[in-house]
Amino acid sequence: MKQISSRFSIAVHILSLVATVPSECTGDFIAGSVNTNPVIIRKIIGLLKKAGLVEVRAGVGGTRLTKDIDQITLLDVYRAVEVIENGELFNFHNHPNPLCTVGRNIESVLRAELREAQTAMEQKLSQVSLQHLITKFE
Amino acid sequence: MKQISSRFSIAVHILSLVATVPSECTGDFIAGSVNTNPVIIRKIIGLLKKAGLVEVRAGVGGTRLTKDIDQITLLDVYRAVEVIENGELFNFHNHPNPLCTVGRNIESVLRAELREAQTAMEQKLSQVSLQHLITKFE
DNA sequence: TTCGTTAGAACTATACTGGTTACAACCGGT
DNA sequence: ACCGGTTGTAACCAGTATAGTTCTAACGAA
Repeated sequence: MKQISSRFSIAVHILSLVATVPSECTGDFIAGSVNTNPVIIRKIIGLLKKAGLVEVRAGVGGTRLTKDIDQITLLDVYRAVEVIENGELFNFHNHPNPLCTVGRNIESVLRAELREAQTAMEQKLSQVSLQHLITKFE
Repeated sequence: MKQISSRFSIAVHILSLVATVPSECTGDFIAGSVNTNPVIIRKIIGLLKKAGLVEVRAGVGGTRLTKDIDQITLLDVYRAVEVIENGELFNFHNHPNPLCTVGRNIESVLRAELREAQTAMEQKLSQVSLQHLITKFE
């Protein structure tokens, strides 16, 4: 199966850098720490900007957080970067046969359970702030 | 982002059918209820068989559960069908720069948190048995 | 104005998904 | 022993997401 894109871990990396090294935080510098192409970084910063997590000064360079580091959670980052259709982690097969008891019921019954599982995961993410992460660095 | 494959929901559908309509449960019949191609069904049944959840009688047709329906959970099905490399839901960017504090620490710190989030989700899945699902059908 | 930077379009290679066709192997019933 | 329905796979396809590259335009401070 496809894992959740590394965009997420890169985004967290970017925000951690911006939080701990606010000066010198150009796309190229970040790309050097993440060890990837600057364009990848710019794309992800674009998503973070769209989500209102960072401000970017075009031209002169530099990215700033728009919130305190204890106000940004992993869930914020996840939502900013993992743009899933209507936010559903689990996919469903389409149009099961309505003439069959299982086909008629499976979607609504299963979807409710999977929604709970997804929510459990997201709640865990919402409990971890950027601050929490950064203080664990050595 | 890529959602978790509909293989999962199809697998649950298959098992629900096998549990509720044990006779007549050929690949073609199941495909008719799921509304897809029989080969898709056979492939997924192959995964379920590999995981020890079902027995299949080749040639004459028919699939049987190997456990009671209250002994099969959504997590069992998920694990059987969503074959992720070493079971990690979240992907990581490779080789962050070890010369940078963030690059050096991000992976281990973040991975621990994401592992917890994943575990929270899987635990929810493990609390839902096939029996639980089936009794909700109308 | 110039230079480093951000913004983003366009393109590539790779891989997964869901699906199809085709064919071999299986096995109970006649 | 054959037949017919079934399972088990291989091979292939179109569509799409990922991660990455190259290139160009626009921005803005010195």
